[in-house]
Amino acid sequence: MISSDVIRGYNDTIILYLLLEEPSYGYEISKQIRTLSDEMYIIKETTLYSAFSRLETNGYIESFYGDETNGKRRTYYRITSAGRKYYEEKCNEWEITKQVVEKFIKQS
Amino acid sequence: MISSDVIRGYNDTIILYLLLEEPSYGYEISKQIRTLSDEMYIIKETTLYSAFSRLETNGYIESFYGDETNGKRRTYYRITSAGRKYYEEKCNEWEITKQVVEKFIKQS
DNA sequence: TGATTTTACTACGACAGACGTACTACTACA
DNA sequence: TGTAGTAGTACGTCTGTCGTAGTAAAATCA
Repeated sequence: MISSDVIRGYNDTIILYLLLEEPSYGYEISKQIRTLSDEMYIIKETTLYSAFSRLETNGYIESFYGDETNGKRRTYYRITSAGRKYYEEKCNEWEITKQVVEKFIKQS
Repeated sequence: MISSDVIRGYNDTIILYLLLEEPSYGYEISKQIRTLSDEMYIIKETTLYSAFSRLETNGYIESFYGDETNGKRRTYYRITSAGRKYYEEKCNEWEITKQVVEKFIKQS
C-alpha cells in the first residue's frame, strides 16, 4: 500500500489518464485506480471528488449528468483539450522527477 | 524545475540519504540537493528546516552543535538507526510508487 | 574601517491537498 | 422489508510547503 503523500502530486494526472479515452465518473475511476494499481493504491472518496472539483475549476475537465445508473445519479467527467495538454506536461515532469528522486535512492 | 507537490513525499528521504555517510547541516544539504539534482530541484529553506525538526521529532535524526563555521553557528544532524531503517523502507516504497504511477503515464 | 555579501538559521502565519466521519439517495435482490 | 452495493456531498481537521521577514556571525571588498 502506497502512502498518500508520495502519490499526492499525481492524483490529478492519474484521473486525467483514465479520462483520455472516454468520459467516466467517480465510482468507476476509483475502481479502475484500485484494479490497475493491483490494489497498491486505493484513492479515498473525498480525495477523488475534491480532485474532480479542482480539475473542473482549472478547466481540465467538464462535467455532465448521465442517465443510466445503478444507484444515485452519476456525474460524468470529460477531459478538455487543456486537460490533455496538462496531462502531457505532467508526463514529461514525471520523467524528470523520476531522475531526480533516483539520485537519492539506493536501489536494492 | 520540479514542482514541490510531486517531490513532496520524498523530501525526508532525500535529506536522510545525504546524511547516510556523515553528519551535515542545513545550508550544506540545501546546496547538495541543488547540485545533485542539476538545479532541477531547489528546496526552500523553510521546507528544509521544518523537515529537520519533523525528522528529529520522529527519532530519525539527532542534532548537535558544531564548532567550525563560516557564519552563524551550525546545527549538525546525524542519522539514527531508526532513520536508516526508515530510509530503506522509503526506497522500497519508491519502487512500488514508480510502478504504480507508470501505469498511468504515457511514455513519450 | 565600514559596508555589503555570504553563511546559517528562526519565527510566524497562510494555504492547499488529503482525510476522517458522517450523511444522502437510489437500485437490486433475497 | 431490509441489506448490500452504487454514487456522491458536507464539513471540519491536519500536515507539509511556502512567503515574508528577521537575527546573527563571519568573510569580503572598497
